[in-house]
Amino acid sequence: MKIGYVSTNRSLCKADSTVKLDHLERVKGVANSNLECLKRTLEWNVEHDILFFRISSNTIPFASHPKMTFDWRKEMRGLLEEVGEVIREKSIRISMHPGQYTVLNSERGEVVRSSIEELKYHADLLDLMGVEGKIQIHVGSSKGGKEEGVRRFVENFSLLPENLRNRLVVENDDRVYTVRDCLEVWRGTGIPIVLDNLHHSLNNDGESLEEALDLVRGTWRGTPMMDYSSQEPGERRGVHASTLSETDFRDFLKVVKDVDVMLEIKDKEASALKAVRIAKEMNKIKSF
DNA sequence: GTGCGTCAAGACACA
DNA sequence: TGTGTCTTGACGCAC
Repeated sequence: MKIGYVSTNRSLCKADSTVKLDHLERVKGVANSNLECLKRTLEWNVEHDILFFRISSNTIPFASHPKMTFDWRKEMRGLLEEVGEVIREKSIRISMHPGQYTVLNSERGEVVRSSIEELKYHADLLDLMGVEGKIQIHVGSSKGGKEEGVRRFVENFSLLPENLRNRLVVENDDRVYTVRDCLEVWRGTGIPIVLDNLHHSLNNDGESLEEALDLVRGTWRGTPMMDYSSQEPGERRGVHASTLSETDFRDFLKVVKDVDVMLEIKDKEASALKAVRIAKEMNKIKSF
């Protein structure tokens, strides 16, 4: 089992800085600083037995934007290779997660086109690093019903270049598409399913978490990825916890096995350190 | 150094 | 048709 966290290490440096659109001239500097920080973060993570990481979509801000003129694929190549070397050498598992505006199955052609450009940026970034790594998105729109939404997803998936199709994975969401709906996507595309425990608790077809994990396991060739978070007490439903609840996480680890776990918790590396300690205590990962 | 108005983008519920 | 919410800050200007 590998444990990871999202985007940036708050105690180290910022790997997810961005700029505003009218300051695109700053992108090069920010991208450079993000990648330097990403490298430091990955090295820090390895020292702390954190071997799973979600790279920020902001790494190269506005990379897929039509106004972008900076040739990041060329200019950042050297640094991307350096980061990739760390990832390969230390066998770090990598994911990325484009935001809510990436809607592959939108009814609107221009939204689909810009979504594909955004996905290509993610795939190219990982290609240039020379690493494996999955790009995780939600099914998206449910206009016309879920069946229709899945149909559009499968149809648009076939438009994607191969280097992207091989990296795409789909995640159950907290409002519309359940794990079983994602299985329909898998049947049409063959892409694996990332199970999110909090979304599953809010939106499911009656399966326990353990049953849901059994369902998605068959969509992966190797170890499945899972997203883990817990509900922030007293907050609106779906709000991620500010820090890891040790009790909740122990209960979670009692149920799951043979998965890699991405923590979606606001205090990031602080919770990851706690999670690694707990997982070691429960013999879910070996101590070094 | 701090406060706060604003930020690229989609989808959907609701008035 | 317009507005608010999701989510979640963080940029960056004004002071």
